[in-house]
Amino acid sequence: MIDGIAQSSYDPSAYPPFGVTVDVALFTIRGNDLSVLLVERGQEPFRGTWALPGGFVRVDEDLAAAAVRELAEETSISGGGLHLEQLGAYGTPDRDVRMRVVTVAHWGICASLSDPRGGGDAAVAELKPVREVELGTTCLAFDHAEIVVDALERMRSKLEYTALAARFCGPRFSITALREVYEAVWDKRLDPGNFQRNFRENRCFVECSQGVASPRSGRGRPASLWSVIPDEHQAPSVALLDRALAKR
Amino acid sequence: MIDGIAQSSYDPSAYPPFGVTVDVALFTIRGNDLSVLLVERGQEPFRGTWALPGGFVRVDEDLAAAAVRELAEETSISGGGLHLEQLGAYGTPDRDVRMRVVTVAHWGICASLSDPRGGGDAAVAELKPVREVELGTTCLAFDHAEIVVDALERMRSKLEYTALAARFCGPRFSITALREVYEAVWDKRLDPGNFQRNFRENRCFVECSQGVASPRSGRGRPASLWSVIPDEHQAPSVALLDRALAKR
DNA sequence: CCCATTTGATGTCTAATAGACAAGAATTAT
DNA sequence: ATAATTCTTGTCTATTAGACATCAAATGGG
Repeated sequence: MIDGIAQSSYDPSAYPPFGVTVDVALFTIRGNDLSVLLVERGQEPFRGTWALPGGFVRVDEDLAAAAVRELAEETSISGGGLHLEQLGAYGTPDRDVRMRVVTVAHWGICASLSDPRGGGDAAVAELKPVREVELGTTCLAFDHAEIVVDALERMRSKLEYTALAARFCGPRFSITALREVYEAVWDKRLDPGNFQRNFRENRCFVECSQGVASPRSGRGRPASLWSVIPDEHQAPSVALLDRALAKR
Repeated sequence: MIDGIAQSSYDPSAYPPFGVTVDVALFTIRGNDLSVLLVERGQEPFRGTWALPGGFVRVDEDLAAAAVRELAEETSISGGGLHLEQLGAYGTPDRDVRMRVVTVAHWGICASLSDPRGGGDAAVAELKPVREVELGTTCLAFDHAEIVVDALERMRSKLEYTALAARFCGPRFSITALREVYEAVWDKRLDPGNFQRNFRENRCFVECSQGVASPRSGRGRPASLWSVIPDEHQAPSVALLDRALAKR
């Protein structure tokens, strides 16, 4: 509905002056920690503070495209196995002192990336354990801490009933590797046997004809490798997470 | 992240000119039909077409507040018992021919309202069965049909694990009335006995000390009345929906 | 080589649960 | 009264989640 103001012959100055930005909470797993990609702000306000990568949407640019572009510009991360979706809009009137800004937040998953490098307005890009953000150990600019918390909740609920967790792994992964993803995201241990049973009931995965993954510790039986059936990442899948765990 | 453009000493004209609006997909149940509140547009573009109630966000106004205000202005529906939450931003560059507009869509639930009356820029306000929107029988302006479908999906997933469905009923309701809500929203029949058992396992509801609801058909045993424990609408609740049904 | 160690894979058991169904309770219409 | 209707309670069974045990396949050390 575009009424009330538009009737004044489309005078742009009659519209409230809004800035529209995108921000991205990109999650990955480093070591055993679920981590989020942050950049250090190079400008006021919040100069030198950690923040989510993001920036202004261009006039002819789709929101999702802007998110992908800003991610590439500020952190040199691009396409590939990257999964991105929208979280929602954050537009409290005073969230930016300079002008009224509504940001469209996104959340995403990517396979463990080697240390990301900065770019553009963000000199430094770094992975921080989400725990630090949740606990307030690492403070973020604007309302970005709130966005990270919301993104985390949205991601968890989506991982419960899709095969998206595999995006944290590479294209080929062992069942144990996928289990470790769930263990990192929920910070809980899962029974390897039950996880294996549930995994095999899924129709989202196919076993690779060849190749094995050697266990990290050196010793131990090698694991078979699996991959996700193309475009089935978001398909409904059998719950891989213990139901009790999902409820915190 | 607000960089790159902001460095030019905050010249508002350096920012791309964005319009920001809110739209609301408000659901209610009329008869046995899950319905959505629509208004008839009084202005171009899409004059005379059905659309979601909504409009421009004011400069100092919160997004949620704007949604509530537009709902009141255009459909005379206000506060009490109303549940509203954000769905997400819709901002395809060409979604409005006049200028670049990002709309922040909301979805909501309210108890069955008597026929709503129009107001402001919307001369007519009406409840339409969502089925008509899903099937394309009723065409909507802009991308509002897409918004309704997304809102429906979001609402369903939220009703599965909260007590929000009770918002479709008044403050006091029978177990059967609540069951009929689920039956309308999913368009499936539920077993009355099992529903009752699951309902009573919930800690979100309390039985009213007095009063009964007489069954609609006249005959039949009267039902006890219940209400939701204040602010427990969104609390996790035992699944009231058959699990098989939830999966479509 | 032989054996302990480690990890992957498979199998078994039990308690809890979902869903189908039956029966009782409380009311109104005829 | 009796039939019809609806709310409510109870029972039964197949399925499932989760705990746990065991087997399989690899490595490293003596």
